[in-house]
Amino acid sequence: MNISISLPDGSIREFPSGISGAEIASSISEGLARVALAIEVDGVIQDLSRPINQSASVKILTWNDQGGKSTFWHSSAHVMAEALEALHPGVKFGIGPPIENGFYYDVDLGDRAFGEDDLQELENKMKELAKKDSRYSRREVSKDEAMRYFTEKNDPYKLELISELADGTITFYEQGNFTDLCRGPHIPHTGFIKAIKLLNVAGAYWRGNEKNKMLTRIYGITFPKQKELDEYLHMLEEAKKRDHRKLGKELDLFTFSEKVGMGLPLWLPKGTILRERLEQFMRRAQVKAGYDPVVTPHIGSKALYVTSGHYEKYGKDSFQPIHTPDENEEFLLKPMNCPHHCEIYRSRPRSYKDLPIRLAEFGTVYRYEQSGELHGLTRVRGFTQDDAHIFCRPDQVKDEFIKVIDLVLHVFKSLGFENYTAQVSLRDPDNKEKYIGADDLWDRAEREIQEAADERGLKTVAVKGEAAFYGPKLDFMVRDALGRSWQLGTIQVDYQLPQRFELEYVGSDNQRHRPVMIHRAPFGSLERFVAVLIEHCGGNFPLWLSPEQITVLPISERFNDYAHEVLNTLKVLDIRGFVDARDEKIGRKIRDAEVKKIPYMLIVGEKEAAARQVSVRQHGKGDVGSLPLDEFIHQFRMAAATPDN
RNA sequence: GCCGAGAUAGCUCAGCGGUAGAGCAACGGUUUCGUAAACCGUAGGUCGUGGGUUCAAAUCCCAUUCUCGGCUCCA
Repeated sequence: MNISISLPDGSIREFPSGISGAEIASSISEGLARVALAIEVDGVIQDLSRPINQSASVKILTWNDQGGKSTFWHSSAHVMAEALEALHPGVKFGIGPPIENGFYYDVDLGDRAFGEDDLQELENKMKELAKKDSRYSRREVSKDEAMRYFTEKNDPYKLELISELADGTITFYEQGNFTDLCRGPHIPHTGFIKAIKLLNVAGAYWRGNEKNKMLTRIYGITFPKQKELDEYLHMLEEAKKRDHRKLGKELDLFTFSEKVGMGLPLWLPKGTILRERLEQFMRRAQVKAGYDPVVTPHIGSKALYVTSGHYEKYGKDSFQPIHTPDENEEFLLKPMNCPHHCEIYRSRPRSYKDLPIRLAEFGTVYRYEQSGELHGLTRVRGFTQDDAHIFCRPDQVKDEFIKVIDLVLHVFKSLGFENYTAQVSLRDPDNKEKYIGADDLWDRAEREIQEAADERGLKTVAVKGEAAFYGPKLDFMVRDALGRSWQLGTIQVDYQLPQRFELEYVGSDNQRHRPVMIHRAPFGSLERFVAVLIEHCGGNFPLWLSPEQITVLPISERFNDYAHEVLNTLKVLDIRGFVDARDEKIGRKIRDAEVKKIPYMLIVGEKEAAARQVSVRQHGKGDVGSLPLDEFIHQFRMAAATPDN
């Protein structure tokens, strides 16, 4: 009996039933067969060796396919497990999946500490095992047999996994001396794995639960060619150069002090300029969008947060209350601005005609993040949100939400963020006690967010369990230089706080109604935004943000006067810069300015002073020629304009 | 908070039981220079902090603070 196999190019071929993926690959070309790693059959990836018994559309997967890569890495995790077992008999295995770049395996090594030194040994063992070209063989086993095998092996983690599987769906994979509970699929044999690098060791809770035992997680990556590994490692090195913590130090943007306290950034003068430029940009955009700026204090009485519900939720894990001579008085450092803004709303009666009211504040807040969580500027304990709260009628929610999306997109576009993902963060339906508020309000808010995003044509990913405890969110996620994802902009619909604060407005029916609240922060926080911006542009900021836009470089001491004259002319026009009057040769001054990533270098000597010109050199581009100072100013101001609001 | 790694001059790092080192930066001098590093010299550290072992500790041990990689968390 024959079956029809349709290939990605649209062609359909007849094969006898039971043909394997490997055989199909061979029939297409020997070259393809040599690099084939797995096969996708009607969208499901499986081993090349498995027979195909019915007509299907298939795709042979190679290293160039994401599915091929993940199969390759998954198989590599098994080689690592085999090596671990060879070196450390009795090791117990958790799970070992492929990830975006490489793979890991969670293992329990008992009391034995596994450090960086052990990695090299393990890596060598893996190379040795990979060279054996061991085939991966798949075997279907009964639940009983599976339980027996791992009981004998004394691996409680695998037993736990098996206990949750249905009989008849369990498969083992075996290569060399290693057998693992595994759904597969795998590559044909270990010989494909030519280049191996174990990257790091970390702790990870079994099944991601803090209450479970912590296992040792070993991360690695493998490639079919050594050259590709070398390129990958080089890429990692390059990415590290963009790390905002490194550039923040090199460019004098921010620092931390053990004495001030961990996670509390100190903004240096240059970083402050950057930050203030961004603030001004946002202020203008918000004025245009109908926001009213407000200012509120950095502390609030405990009662404020009891009302908001934040005290109950975070009180014991936060900075503790500030006490006063009056022992009945307690204040909290504000961890968010919403309660203060609610009180502003409440300060007088509101009419439906007043709505929406949009209160905006660059509010500095303090949150006691777990010590191990702190990370440069992206996760800190004191930070400033570009916060605003929109109080509107229920019928205005969607429209307001869409306006906020437009504002966020405007910000991202102005700063060149193109690779963001829009995530609709929903409640975890299996864990409702984490959240406050009635089901129907949640359903409504979740629906409205999705509708607003759809209406603006946003491609969204819905993620359950990521909502705030009081409502669902639309989050804009951007990756840092090393591929870690951070949340920047956020928009949240909230039906809870208006209720808790008993916010009201008088409708056209002369009845009292409850407004809806939208929390939003397009940057998220200035700290995190600056961090991601630094990595995004590698420290080469857009001209309008650059802390130092120009530097004037006199050829020798004799032209210092003219250099200062040039600088003064520029300063009057709010152009930021300085004269490098050091007793150094021009080559040196240029080098230093290039290293500091200053966008424009104005070189002045005999000729320039005589003709009132400047010789312009652009960062990364080199000499772009001389021109009259007036002409330079004109061109510069065009180039340095703040993005149009 | 948990697992692992680390902390030496302003910065980047070497030294890993026998009286603290380099490069760059800083400071002084020479030089006055045309598009990515002039030359000579000087100064700078109780080796994160506190204990312990030792004739002797940057080096070994314990504790602690902070940093880094993950995990958990993220109002």
